[in-house]
Amino acid sequence: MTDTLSNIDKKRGGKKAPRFSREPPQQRRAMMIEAATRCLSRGGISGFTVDAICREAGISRGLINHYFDSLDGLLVEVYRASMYKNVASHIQEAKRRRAENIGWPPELALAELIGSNFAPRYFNGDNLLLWLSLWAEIATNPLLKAAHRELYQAYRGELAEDIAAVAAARGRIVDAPTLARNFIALVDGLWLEWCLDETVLTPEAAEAAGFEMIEAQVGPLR
Amino acid sequence: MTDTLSNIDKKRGGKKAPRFSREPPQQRRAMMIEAATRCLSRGGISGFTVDAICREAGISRGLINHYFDSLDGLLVEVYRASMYKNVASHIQEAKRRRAENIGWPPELALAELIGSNFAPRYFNGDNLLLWLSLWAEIATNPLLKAAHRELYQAYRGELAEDIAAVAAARGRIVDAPTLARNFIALVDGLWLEWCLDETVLTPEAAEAAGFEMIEAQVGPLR
DNA sequence: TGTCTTGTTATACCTTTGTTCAACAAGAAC
DNA sequence: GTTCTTGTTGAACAAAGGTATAACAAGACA
Repeated sequence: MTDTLSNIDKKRGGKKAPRFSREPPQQRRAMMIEAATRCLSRGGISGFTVDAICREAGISRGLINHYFDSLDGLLVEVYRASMYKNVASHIQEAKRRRAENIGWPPELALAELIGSNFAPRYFNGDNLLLWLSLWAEIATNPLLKAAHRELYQAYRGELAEDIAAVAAARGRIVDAPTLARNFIALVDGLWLEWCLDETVLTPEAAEAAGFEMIEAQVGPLR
Repeated sequence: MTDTLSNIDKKRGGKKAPRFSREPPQQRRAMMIEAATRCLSRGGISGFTVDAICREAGISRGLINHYFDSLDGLLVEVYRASMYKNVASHIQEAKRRRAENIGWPPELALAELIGSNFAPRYFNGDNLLLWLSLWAEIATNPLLKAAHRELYQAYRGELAEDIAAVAAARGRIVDAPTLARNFIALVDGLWLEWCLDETVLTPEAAEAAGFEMIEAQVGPLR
């Protein structure tokens, strides 16, 4: 295909088009991480190969080892980016909302935080293979395990704070950290079941189940 | 190592030990499936190679393609065996218990079925890589997806029946199928969280969360 | 003991994998 | 236009992958 293109270019008589473009390192790295992420969610760890990724990114094979220690190093970056996209940004958003909305009813903040887990942005089936692969990597790689622990802990803490705020405002005694942890487990479990068999539930049913678990302890939120 | 052994045998002066033993096909297949399962749970799909499996099983490389269509065919058999071990046998046991214990308090049957999910036999961290790999295979292979759907549906049905029996005996209105589905999701989610970060909960805490979810709707079971 | 069947081995084969590196050229600087 | 820097290419390489198959030998049978 490359040959065809360059032949056409030569026959055009004009200056031949550049065979490649130089990109700022940061931008090139981001491009490659995105392409690698697509490969991982498409074919799992078996689809995460130098050939596939370079083809997806439209670059030559040598670039992966130029920008990353190794293919495994790229996988770690894919983990970081995915984790940020799905968890860290979640936390930041919750923090921002709470800081901005001081004085607002805590029920609103909590309901929004709960509901956001079932928004199509998070609760979708496109990334099953991606996360199965990343979890396997977490189980194997101690560095990733530590990062995972830290991020999930932060998210659990955020959720627990919002739960505790509602419970306090309503004079209820609630084990907020435990409830937050169980809620997250339920969300992950529902998402997993949905991905493996989409006939067993709908995102709406999942959201209902999630609210039900919290509301059973702190009372109605909607 | 093989050389050393056979040399020793020769020097012993007696008849040399057989270089291999012939096994009945059914038994040999079972041995290979077990070895392959160990490889998968140890190293994930990357550890599922002809070399590793044959080394684990103590056989030569040619035998996999002799007994299975391909390495992927062996993976399907690993799936079947694991699924049977973790789900199908679960269902059979529940069925048997219910058939044998006609007239027994349904609370006992339900409590036992719930608790069995958190028994070390099921709720243990050794099989994370195994199940992550199998789930990835389910997502990819339509035949496995259908098998998965069927087996999980049977298990959900079993659980829902036991829940409905308790609810009926107590005059409570409960959406048993939905509750069963949410419970299974919670169990899977808790197990996954525990595997990825064992500091976040204990099997006892998981069991408590599981009972809590059911008991919130049908009343105390213990 | 000798023969036969067939489960098992071991090798050869080709493909795909990740990595390296010398040569190349895009694009900024002058 | 010319020079220089360096991002990028693409071929070469060894290692590891799955599969096919001819040779072997274990164990049953006579």
